Amino acid sequence: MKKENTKKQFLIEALKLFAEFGYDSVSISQIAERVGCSAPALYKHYSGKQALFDAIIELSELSYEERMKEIHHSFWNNEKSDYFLTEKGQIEFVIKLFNSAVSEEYPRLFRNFIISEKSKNPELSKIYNERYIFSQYGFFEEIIKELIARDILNDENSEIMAIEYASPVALWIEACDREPERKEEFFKMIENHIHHFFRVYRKNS
Amino acid sequence: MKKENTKKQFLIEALKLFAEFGYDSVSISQIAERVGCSAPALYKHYSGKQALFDAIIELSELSYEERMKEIHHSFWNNEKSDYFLTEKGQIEFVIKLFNSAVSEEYPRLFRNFIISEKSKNPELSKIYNERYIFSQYGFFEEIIKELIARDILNDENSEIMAIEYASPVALWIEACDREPERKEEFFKMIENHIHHFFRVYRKNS
DNA sequence: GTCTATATCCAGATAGAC
DNA sequence: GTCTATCTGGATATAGAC
Repeated sequence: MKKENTKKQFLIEALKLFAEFGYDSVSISQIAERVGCSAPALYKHYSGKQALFDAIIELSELSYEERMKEIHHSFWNNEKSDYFLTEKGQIEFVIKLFNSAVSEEYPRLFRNFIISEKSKNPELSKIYNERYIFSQYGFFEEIIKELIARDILNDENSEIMAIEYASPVALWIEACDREPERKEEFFKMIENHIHHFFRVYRKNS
Repeated sequence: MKKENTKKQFLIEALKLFAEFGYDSVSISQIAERVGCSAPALYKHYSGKQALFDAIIELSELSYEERMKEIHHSFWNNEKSDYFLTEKGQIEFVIKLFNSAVSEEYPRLFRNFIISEKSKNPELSKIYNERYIFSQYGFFEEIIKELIARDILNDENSEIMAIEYASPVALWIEACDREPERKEEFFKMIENHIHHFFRVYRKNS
């Protein structure tokens, strides 16, 4: 019982410390101290510090996929789906998405871990761009296509519209990771941005 | 003669290594090796590793201000200024700006240094957001105001227009720092983005 | 101003008692 | 499975010769 717990605790505390200070700046003793045991205990669960690093990457993959599924579901299979396809609903949905991205512990930790450890594993750079930029464009393009299909927005190039819609949000998530105390300011900016977007593209036939 | 040279070389090589691997991952011996002398030589020029870090931050401030002045000048006091205030000119100007940001050595190094050392100095987080996000909005808002004044673009909210105009570019600079091999792809995206922006906002009276 | 030699410290990792 | 004790390597930094 306790063995599995310790193994997971090592992973979690390592993730927290690596995300904040970076892999090389964190010692095994520091991690062990937070877990509440001694450094050599690590080696009963992982072959070394590097194995801890690899385990975090693997966990981040699972965590990301699960989160994306949830977000997709919460948008498309929700009693509020029709509401979400209005200006007001979009403002609410995107601000909720933004807030959970910057406020929930694990999404924030994985994002900071991946962005800060790119020199240890160049693959992480590609993962970051794919997850936090390009796949966001895909997600929002679907929404915009539906808004066009419903005659709510003008039938412009949905790919570019998605880029213009999602880019500020993606940028502000990174900015809010650096300055979390400005969160409310970013909420307001998102609201203005979406309001403006709908005003420019709204179908008035 | 040689003393000043060595001092500057230490700074430059430290910046390169810190930007790529992070402060804690780089040893003084590594820096000294690149400079072409032994580690203790550092202490004749700087009081220690931390002093090197501080000197880089100070230099980055000077470098940034000089660069911003040059960019401002190259836009507003240029024989091509009128041309830059057209769709085609904007595409050329912004792509040139993007290309120099991601391709020139020192802007890239300072950006990566500042973004990666935020845990060593929390002030760097604010500096990053101010320099690479918020001041960009200000710069492009001036351009958009001029485009509106010249009756080239519709008189919409210039602040939000600047946010929508500049955010993708700022985001793609970060993305291109992570995947420089995709540079040409980002050029094309910028072209499409600006073309679309002008089509949506162009005054057709 | 740069070197070699060295002091001091702390990291990751292993051995062996319990 | 966790501990204490320990090995080994490499880090920052200093001392003192040239």
